[in-house]
Amino acid sequence: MTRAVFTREDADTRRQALIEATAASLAEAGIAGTSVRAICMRAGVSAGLLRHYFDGVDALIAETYRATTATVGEAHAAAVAAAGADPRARLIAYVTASFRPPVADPALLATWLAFWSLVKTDAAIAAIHADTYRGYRGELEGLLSSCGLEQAQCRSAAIALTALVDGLWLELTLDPTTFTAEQASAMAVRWLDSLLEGNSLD
Amino acid sequence: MTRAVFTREDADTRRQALIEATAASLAEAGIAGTSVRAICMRAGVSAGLLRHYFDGVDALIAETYRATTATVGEAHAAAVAAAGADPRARLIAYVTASFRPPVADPALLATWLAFWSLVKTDAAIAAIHADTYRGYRGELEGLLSSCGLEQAQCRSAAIALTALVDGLWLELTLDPTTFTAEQASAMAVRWLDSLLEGNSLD
DNA sequence: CTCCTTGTTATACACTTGTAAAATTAACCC
DNA sequence: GGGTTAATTTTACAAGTGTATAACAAGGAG
Repeated sequence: MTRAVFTREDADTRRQALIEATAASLAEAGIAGTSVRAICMRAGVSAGLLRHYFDGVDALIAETYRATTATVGEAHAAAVAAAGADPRARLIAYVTASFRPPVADPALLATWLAFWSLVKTDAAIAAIHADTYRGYRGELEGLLSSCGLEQAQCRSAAIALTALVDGLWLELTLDPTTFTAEQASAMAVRWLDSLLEGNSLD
Repeated sequence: MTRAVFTREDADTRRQALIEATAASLAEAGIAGTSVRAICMRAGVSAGLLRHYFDGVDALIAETYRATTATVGEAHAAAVAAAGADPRARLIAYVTASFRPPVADPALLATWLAFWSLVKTDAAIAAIHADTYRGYRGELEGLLSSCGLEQAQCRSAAIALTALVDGLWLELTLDPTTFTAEQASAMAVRWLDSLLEGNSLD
């Protein structure tokens, strides 16, 4: 009975490997198929190591949620930054990025659904969710405000736009046969234009 | 060791009791907490009975999905029917019903999320989902057409409206502190009005 | 080269999982 | 009443669950 050989890794490396394995497992097998052993096997690590880096499997899942939302936020931010200075172009870039990889990814959908399903039962997940969506809406409010939308309407518009994009993203990634990413972008942009109509930049 | 007393029930009664118990369990404990024993205890029945009426726990969950989507469809249909003959009122009734019980119910959210998370891995669930959403969009297309919207735009508008309503419903039931049901209705109605603008009934 | 720290594995444990098969008994027919 | 049927419960089982703990060994310090 020979023991498995192993290498000692940096703490951050191991933590990130476990987080990535958790996301991959949630994406591929759902929350039901994501166990301590499944995660650790995917990370190439024995099951016992999980508790050495996290308080438990629930804590690891919460941490994975935090990391995933951060990745999505960065993808959006990068798209906006690449769009240049024109406010409308920046807003459109933000929306369009939601329907392209890495955001519109079936793996991300599965991961996201797993998190949503924990919001009511897991207080830590609920807190992360509230924070994350507050951040998303805040960013959109800023973009809308830059487009000349009245300040009083920005909050409500950000909520509605978030909802529209979320709904399109959801159906697009759940069942890509109904409509395409391009159609989704076009619908969101049309909504945006009718919203900004009559609210010029000065 | 005395056996539990029991009464023989009609097959439909037992099936519906198990379906309702499944929905309740999904709502309260999530997919992870919904086991054969949890479902059957909730239905007041021993665990072995599940297999007597369903092919297994997965089949029962699929059946619960079918029943749940039917309930939501009926709630929408009832709201539309109660709205009278005016096309715009009917459309608004459809949308508003999405943000009120029994549609905007945290229990329903949990059930729905559990089903969505099975769409990619379970072919039966995927088929039910595709059918259901085709039906929802078809109904909306009819309502939009009655409002005088050009036929060519109806399909795209139905997709976008479904997405907006889904997104608002999702966030409203996930975290009711961000905005109210009335605000959600108002946002959807505003979108509708700007869409129908210039498309009178002639 | 040896010691020591600690990252890592292996094992054990009590519990839950879904399902199969047998044992029971309620309800209906005669 | 007795007999029959099948709905229901009970038990059993192999596999999987999360986690605690002990055993090990990798890699640096001296």
